[in-house]
Amino acid sequence: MTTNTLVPVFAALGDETRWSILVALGEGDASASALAERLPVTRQAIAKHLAVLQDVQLVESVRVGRELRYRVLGAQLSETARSLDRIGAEWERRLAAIKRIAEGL
Amino acid sequence: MTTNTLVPVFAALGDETRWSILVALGEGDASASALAERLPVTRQAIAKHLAVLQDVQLVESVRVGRELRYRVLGAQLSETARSLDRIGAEWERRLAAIKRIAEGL
DNA sequence: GGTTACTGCAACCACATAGTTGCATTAACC
DNA sequence: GGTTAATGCAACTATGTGGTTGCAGTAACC
Repeated sequence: MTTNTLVPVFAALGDETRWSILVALGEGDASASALAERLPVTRQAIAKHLAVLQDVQLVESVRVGRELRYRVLGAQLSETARSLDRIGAEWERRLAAIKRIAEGL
Repeated sequence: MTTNTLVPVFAALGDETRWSILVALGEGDASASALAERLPVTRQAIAKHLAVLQDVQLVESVRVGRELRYRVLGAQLSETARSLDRIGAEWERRLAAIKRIAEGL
């Protein structure tokens, strides 16, 4: 994953309400209306958040009867985690090299 | 790491300019003024971004002469990546269970 | 087939924040 | 010790966005 596809994912994850939606979905698929019943925001606000989450493939939607259920996708998280880990490891390596030089070894 | 400390880190990572700062710092420590010379924003804008990054421990600052140099910290990224991976794995497990049930096994 | 429950769209508000300019301050360096 | 190059602080602007209300549309259910 390149960092241009990465940044929108982080932006999506950088909001408390969206996390509460993700956590709620983690306990089971739900529609925007159903989510609105247990979260302290309106259905429309939730619908917007779900659109953001769907744009970056953190959730997917499935029609069930007359409702549109959302499902959380762990795969995107895992991939993002891998990218982060790679970058972090690189920077840590560089930092370690600097420290070694600073200590005159 | 709990998700309340996690969200601000994602918010910090969800901005293109901050990423360009992080990437620039990845090539070597630099001051806000030095970064301003090679990025298309003012020093003050960069200073604000650095404050945000420092708040969530993605960078640290070191005084060198009269300048304040910033250094990127991979450790925070690695830790964040681990948290993400744990959560993603859980959700994937749940999804797999649902699929198994759906397939009637 | 009529009701009703759900989704979709649009306009609007308030606040956060990315960005700017301008000036004050401070402390290296010669 | 004076100059100068760095950081720090403050005010301001503009845009993005999280949130709301209200209404229109649509399709499932009885």
